[in-house]
Amino acid sequence: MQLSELELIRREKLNQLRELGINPYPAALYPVNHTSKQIKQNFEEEKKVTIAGRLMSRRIQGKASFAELQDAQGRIQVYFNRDEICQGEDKTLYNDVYKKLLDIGDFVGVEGELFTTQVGEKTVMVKNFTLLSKALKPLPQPRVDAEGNVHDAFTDPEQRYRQRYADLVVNPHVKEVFVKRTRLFNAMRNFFNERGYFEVETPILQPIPGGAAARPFVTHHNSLDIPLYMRIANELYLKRLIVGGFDGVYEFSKNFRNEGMDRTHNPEFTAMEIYVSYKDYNWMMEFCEELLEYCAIQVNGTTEATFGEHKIDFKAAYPRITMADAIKKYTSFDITGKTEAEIRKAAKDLGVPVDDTMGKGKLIDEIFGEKCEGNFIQPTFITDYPKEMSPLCKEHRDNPELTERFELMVCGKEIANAYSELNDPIDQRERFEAQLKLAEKGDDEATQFIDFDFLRALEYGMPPTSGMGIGMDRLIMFLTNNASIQEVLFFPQMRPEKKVVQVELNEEEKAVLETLKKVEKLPLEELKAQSGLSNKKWDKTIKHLTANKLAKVEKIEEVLIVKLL
RNA sequence: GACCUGGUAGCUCAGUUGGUAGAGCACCUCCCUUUUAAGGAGGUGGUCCUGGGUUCGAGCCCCAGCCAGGUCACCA
Repeated sequence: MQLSELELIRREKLNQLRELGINPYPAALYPVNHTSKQIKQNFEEEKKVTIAGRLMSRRIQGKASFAELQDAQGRIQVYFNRDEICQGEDKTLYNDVYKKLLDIGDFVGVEGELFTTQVGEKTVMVKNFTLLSKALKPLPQPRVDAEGNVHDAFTDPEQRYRQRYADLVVNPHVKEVFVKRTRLFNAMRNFFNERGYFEVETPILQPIPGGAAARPFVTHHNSLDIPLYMRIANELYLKRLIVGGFDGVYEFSKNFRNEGMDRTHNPEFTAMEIYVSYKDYNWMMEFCEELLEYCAIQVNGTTEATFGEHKIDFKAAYPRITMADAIKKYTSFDITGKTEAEIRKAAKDLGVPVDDTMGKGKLIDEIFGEKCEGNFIQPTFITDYPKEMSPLCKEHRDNPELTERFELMVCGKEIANAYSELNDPIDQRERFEAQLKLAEKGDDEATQFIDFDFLRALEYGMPPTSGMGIGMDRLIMFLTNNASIQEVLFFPQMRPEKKVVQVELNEEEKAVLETLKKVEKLPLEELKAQSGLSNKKWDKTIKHLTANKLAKVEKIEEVLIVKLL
């Protein structure tokens, strides 16, 4: 491993600490009794505290020094004074251990007393300190000036995502995003539990990947000798539990889809799905807006949120508009009662790209996606989707061409999708078969498996049920004003880092070295000529050899000589 | 998948027809006992993403590749 100068210095400090009898990685519990936040909130002069954290900045002024300690709650200033720490003659603990052998990033425990400095900063006067863990790699060190400008911010997304641990240490606003993320999950869980709904777990490895149209990841189970798929949705399993007699079940589901990655798609993402018996999609709309209003308040303290240029408000109730009305509003075209040919012509006239394989439902969806979707900034329910796009959804009670389905749009993106669930087993079987036919024809969006076990479950009878799925990553993006899903995942998927290339000699370098070995030293021009290499190649070769201390170039009386080392 | 932009010190970034690689911070050595982007003096530190090519000479120009970000396409 190639170490930088800074890393070598820190390793040397490690040795010096051990020579002084200080274990840089002690095992013992450290009796922390305050956090930085508690100190600031309940500040009392001369109160004794024991705290621990990372050393994040230092201002050394001879025999005294101010530093900042960062713990999970924030930062607190600590004051190291030589004669406070070293009461006797031996000043090693301050002069050497603190000033020379500690570094930014080290974990330190501090026992001290609170006081306020002349400039009014709440500070811990260090009486004793303990090195708890030495950091061997230097952290980036962003700093904030008096005007609040951040200098040397650690901003490169690649480095931040690959080394999220460093990102979290030095970028407090990043940590805040994840605190809010967990608050959102807790809020939602709380909302459901208070209403008596039951959190469950269902299989992630599935013999049939169902509940959505998406390409799955495949793996293989050795003992069973069968392929298993990582789940793309948990819908079919949750409905089996409704069949089994639960009133309401929900699950936060890690789903996996083997598709493209961009700033709104990660191969694994988190959805929440909930199913409640004896309800319909109208009930679910009210439930959804109450839920989101509650969650927004729990996360941000307000129903309002900023997303890019948009101000959005999650306060219930949200407008509802049917898909047909939405299309009429934004295109002046009324799809009601129109034939497939008429709709295709309308789409072409509107400049929406279509082809002949598209059915009526798909055409409507294309028009909506192209012309309407982006217009819904404030939370809005779009209802009553065409039947052929929704194979798991119950037919609309008033119109057999539609389904009882809604999606919630925010800032032009879908964040929730809900149905009055299809519970007619014969209808469900026919819809699966229709999907299978589409798949056989080559429609890669159609589901290519029939889950017969799910149909068997429906045949035992499923009560009328409404279900809803929420994209948790999307939702937290809106609540924290992040345009990229990577900013709301601790560890977004990245291409593997390139392996560090081993220092090895290539053929040219070996040849030059062989030539040199015979004669020990040779004028550079002569060696270059013998090598027969191009200028650039020669340059690279000789530099590589000298850099690895295999050869040396010396200038003797205006002539460059290459010597073997 | 296509196109655009970027990759230089631990971090943030400069880098002029193509002519000895720079700054601030960090780091190291010294001075400094209530500072706060502490200050002062001196110093160290580089695979200029990788591999080819053009050239007397490439961080810079050309080709190929890798990685990232963005736009679009595809996809929930």
